Amino acid sequence: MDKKNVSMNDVAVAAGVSLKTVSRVINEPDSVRESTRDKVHSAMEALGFRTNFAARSLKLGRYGCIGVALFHLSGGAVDMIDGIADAAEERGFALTMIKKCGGEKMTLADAARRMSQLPVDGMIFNLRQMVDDFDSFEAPKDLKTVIITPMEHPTCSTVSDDQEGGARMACEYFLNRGHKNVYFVSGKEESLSSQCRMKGWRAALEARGIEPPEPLQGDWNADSGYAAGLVLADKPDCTAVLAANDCMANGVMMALRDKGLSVPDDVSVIGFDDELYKTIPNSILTSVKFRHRELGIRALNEVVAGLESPSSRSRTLVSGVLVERSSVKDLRA
Amino acid sequence: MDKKNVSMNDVAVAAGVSLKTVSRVINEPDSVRESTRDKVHSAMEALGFRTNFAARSLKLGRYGCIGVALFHLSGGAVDMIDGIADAAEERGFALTMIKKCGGEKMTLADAARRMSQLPVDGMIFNLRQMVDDFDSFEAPKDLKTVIITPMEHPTCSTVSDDQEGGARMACEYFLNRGHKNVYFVSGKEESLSSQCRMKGWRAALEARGIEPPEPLQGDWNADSGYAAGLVLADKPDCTAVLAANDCMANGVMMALRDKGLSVPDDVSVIGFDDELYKTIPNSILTSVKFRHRELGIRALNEVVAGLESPSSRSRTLVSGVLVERSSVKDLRA
DNA sequence: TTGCGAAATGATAACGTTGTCATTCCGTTA
DNA sequence: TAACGGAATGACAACGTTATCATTTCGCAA
Repeated sequence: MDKKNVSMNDVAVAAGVSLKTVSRVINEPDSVRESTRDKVHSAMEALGFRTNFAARSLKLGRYGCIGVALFHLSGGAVDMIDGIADAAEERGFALTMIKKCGGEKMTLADAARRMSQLPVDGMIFNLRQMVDDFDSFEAPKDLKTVIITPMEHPTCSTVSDDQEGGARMACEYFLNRGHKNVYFVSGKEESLSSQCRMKGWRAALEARGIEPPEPLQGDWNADSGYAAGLVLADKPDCTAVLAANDCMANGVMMALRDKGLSVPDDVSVIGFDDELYKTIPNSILTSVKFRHRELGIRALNEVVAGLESPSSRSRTLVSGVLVERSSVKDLRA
Repeated sequence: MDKKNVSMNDVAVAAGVSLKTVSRVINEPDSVRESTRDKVHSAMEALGFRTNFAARSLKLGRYGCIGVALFHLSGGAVDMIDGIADAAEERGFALTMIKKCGGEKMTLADAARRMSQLPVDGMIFNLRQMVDDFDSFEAPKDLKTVIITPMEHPTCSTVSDDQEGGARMACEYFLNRGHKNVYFVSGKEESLSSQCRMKGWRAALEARGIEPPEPLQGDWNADSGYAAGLVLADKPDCTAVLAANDCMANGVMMALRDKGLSVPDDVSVIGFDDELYKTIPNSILTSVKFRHRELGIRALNEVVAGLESPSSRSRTLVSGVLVERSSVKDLRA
């Protein structure tokens, strides 16, 4: 009985006006007389009319949607998505998401191809690991593309946390307080975050002419931090440890304690992400916090800003913040 | 110089074939001769043709997209989104996401209205708090709608973790091991998860004729658990504590220890979400884990299954799993 | 060669909007 | 009353696909 789709034409007929008038009621209501507007509104109501997205965007030549390719979903991703979604909402865009996941090797080109068949005016790639075609990738010329990644890209705009800067900041915090060296516990090897944090740590030490000690390999979880802590506890010159995340930092601290060492009196520790307080009461861990939400907002704004000039290119770094607690001892005191 | 959009017509002209043949090359390649196919493919390549989503879906009458309204983004959300995204990918759908967030009161009706103007064949509402129009809401008749919520809905399909069952399971685990009572530490008051977990705890006790003690109010974070733990440590009859999440459970355990009590020898503890092991080395906490990823998969499958019959209605509960560690003592031994 | 049937291709009409331009309406002024 | 002008409305084409149905092409048997 019900016609499947109610079109503007159906509404027009029901209201006794022309197709174009219905269109006007929707898009420029002020240009139509109030009495007419009411007729049309009641007709729409009665028929259950909803504007057809496909027809509208076909005519308009744009969708009002920004594509987001997730690739890999990790911890901070919720906040980032939250930021992207909020910023999109604010600017009147919806998000079109794909994941392009799976065991097979994934490439930017594949993601771009898939994306460009979907309703998107621009796109954001959330890239947290390396991909084969990173450097050779070229985005569609008419589709603004922003990549969330710590690496620089030859042609696309990129947005990233300043992971390297955050690590440097943490190291300098140690060094400025009289520590002569800083040990490092890394995250999973393939993670770009971990790599960047390590790079920043190295750079900060070398800038002061300090030879960086061999980093300890972790896997983000507390147990790997604990293992690293047991090793570090035996190194007499170890007064400062930078762990690539809070969970491992906590593992390190527990190991040190189990070995009879005190934090911060014997060894100082800094982590990343500032999330330990959620899990540990009265947490003392000083930590470098990245503003993932802000990151998402910036990425989305960058896309929207570039919609008109997709070939423009920029690089945005969102700085981290050092959240001070009491896990670092000032040796100069 | 470049024409903004390359259409199938342009390709057809370039390849010296008809429009329809180009269409066939894309949609039913076997029905066109190989030599023709090659001509068309080269023309597409040369011109940089990409099929126009709007035109395609206008003609087909469907989008190949499932809408996801996030409302509120919380912890387990990443895994759920991950599940939704993977299941969508597998079935050839993309996701259209909006957040419908913000300080203002949000309603299902608003979300549905916004959604139905977007490219969606069906939709998923991720509802973790109560909304005013929950019971009165009616989904568009032609758009399959699935709500992720622990509450039953009069007309829409719903999918949920079995939070109540999980809590009951944990309680019975205590009771079956000789505990005479179970104390409860809740999460934030407005959270439906917390409410359901509390309900399950109550039900399990009452089923055995035990009067549930006054629940302790927490806020999901460790500090609130710690505060609750200090209170519980003074109750001589408290041998078992169920905390609404792992972070608070950890807070409880730390407080008990600080008060000279041992877990599990003096007091047994169970948490929710099984995530403490990430942060605490050698974690002993037994915990009820919900399969958020599975939840997302089910929700998506439910939508897709109902695309043809949007008015069908079902209720899916995804059971939790009790991950046993050593934080519960068997009093019968 | 011719004729035939199947395979390959093409002409044309939709799908439901918005933009362009023409037309009608209505109140105001001469 | 007639003429005017701006506001309100309408007719029609276009956006880029896919579906229907007609037409052409081709290989093969007669």
